[in-house]
Amino acid sequence: MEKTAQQQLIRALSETTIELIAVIVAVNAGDPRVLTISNGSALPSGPFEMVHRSLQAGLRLWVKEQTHHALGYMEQLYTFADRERTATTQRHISISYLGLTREARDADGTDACWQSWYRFFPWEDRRAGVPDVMHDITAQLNAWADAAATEYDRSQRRRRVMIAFGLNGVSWNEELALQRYQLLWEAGLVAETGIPAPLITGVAMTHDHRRILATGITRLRAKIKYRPVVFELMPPEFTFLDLQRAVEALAGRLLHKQNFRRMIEQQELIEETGQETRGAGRPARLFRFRREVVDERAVTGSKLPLARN
Amino acid sequence: MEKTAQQQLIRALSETTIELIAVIVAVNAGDPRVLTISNGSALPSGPFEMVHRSLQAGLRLWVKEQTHHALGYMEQLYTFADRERTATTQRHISISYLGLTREARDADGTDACWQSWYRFFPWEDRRAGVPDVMHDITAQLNAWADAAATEYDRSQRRRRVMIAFGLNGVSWNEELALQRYQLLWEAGLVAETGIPAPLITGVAMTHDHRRILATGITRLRAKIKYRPVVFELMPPEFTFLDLQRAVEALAGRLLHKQNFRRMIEQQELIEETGQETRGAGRPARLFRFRREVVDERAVTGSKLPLARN
DNA sequence: GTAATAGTGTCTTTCAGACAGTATGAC
DNA sequence: GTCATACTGTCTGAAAGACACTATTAC
Repeated sequence: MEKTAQQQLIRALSETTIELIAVIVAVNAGDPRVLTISNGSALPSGPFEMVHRSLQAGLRLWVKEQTHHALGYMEQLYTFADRERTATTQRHISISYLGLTREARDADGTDACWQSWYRFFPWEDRRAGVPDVMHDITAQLNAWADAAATEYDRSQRRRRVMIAFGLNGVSWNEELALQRYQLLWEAGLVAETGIPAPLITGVAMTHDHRRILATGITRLRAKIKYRPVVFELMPPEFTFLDLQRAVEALAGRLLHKQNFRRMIEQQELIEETGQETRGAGRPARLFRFRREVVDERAVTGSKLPLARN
Repeated sequence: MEKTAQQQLIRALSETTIELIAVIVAVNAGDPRVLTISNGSALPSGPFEMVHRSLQAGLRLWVKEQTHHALGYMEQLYTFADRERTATTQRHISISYLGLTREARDADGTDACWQSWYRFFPWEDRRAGVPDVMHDITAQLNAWADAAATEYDRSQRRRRVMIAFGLNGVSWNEELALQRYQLLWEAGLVAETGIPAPLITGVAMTHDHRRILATGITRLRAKIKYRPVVFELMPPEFTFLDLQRAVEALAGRLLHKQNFRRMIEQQELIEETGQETRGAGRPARLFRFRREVVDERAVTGSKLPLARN
């Protein structure tokens, strides 16, 4: 009798659990990489517990335990609460964070490993031109749009597809990564662990981890444009081209060399070390990040037309 | 015996509670306003419960119950977890949202009311020039900076104050509202309910509600620059000047009239209704928001220098 | 020399910022 | 007419975008 009451109590009180999830990004050899566990099928994560001093501290502990990897820069991504995420009436709240580091060798004694993020989102890499997957994707998305019930819905779907994937003269916008994933999900075109799909579009992950990764990609692609966060991913010394390759890796697009240089130079964020690289071709000068300059004077984006006052 | 075990269980399992907090903004008569309860000392909030379909849905219910006010646009702001927020070992997780609406008359039968947000942050309104509070604030902040232990700390503090408050030739950046509040908090210059401070800088709120409001202000001030969210705050028909006044209210700064017009026009987000206002002076044309144009083709901010491919 | 990669000079177009002007109503 | 507010035309200078060219190494 008392036993059942206790069990009911447990159920009533433990229905909501809080989980911390990490999207840890590095750039290595021109590839943006994400730290995964379980053979590349999940992001590092774990419950938020009373021992944790804060959300960030808790996450750092979990990542360290699961991947033997210490973290630098972190920022909060998003908080998800989805009843549908589990089959029972249990509810999960997931608080996700985006972390930036430099890639260390895969940690021993764990199942952690770095994966190119384009493994999960092959359509997001346009550095070598429009990837082949896009043929299948557009065909299937068009079919999905045409299958809507009303004419209004059909045109709405076509419109969304057009904008998200840059079709019919709309230009590609790398920041729409999350929207693209969302669209493919709605159209039933992405398989996740336990959920099949007719078209194989990228490698699956557990639960909504791939969605969270897409959220991280979108955030990072937006952020590199107005805050000097790329440097968190660079070694202490690097050439101009190294830096460009890193940004290109994240954005999934090629950049204009001279204009990229000019952009970086006028921000005065880097300084020469005096050293040079050596190898095939002309040696390149090495630079280092001037971390001391990063006061919070954001390179505030498109501005309002202020009056002189 | 069983009783104690049960109590322990309750305590063990209920240590973490989840709270939803809303920053609801409207603009009225040139003032940005925030929806408050308890005589302007708190933001609408309530626990996240199993009946709630989602975080957003739960928040909408709480706001409706506490303020009799239905909401339109909403987005997630931030998730806070702070052990220090309560005196016990209990832990609160607060998930905050930013909502935009038009102001309705204060709801009857509740203690809800709209407050100008500059009531809580008087230093954030620069439309009529630099407000008087700034004299006291800079004096006190300088004193705080000088009181640091080491010369390094002193210079760091001075630097932060300079940038956040736009002193010594640094220009004012309205998006740093949260940083400014944070700085004043660190310096012990903002009083909150139960926490006194030597300098009265704006009206206090319970817990960290004022901090959450500052987060909302910062988010909104950044967002109006690259997404057409102002229109959520406008009546169905409005003049160009109405629109400008609304943006000015949010930004806390005056804008350049002609350039503002040009900016809005080239975005093609509004259309004439054919109607005009009447009153003193030349009648102004009325416009309406073309909601159908708001596909997610963000006016993406400062761009990367893309290659032609 | 050639191949390969690093780095510079400068032209053009676009657009933000600022100027000063004209238009249309109430009285 | 005056006063008050709404609206327009256009100059200027600073960047964004694009062009082609020169420099320094390994072999």
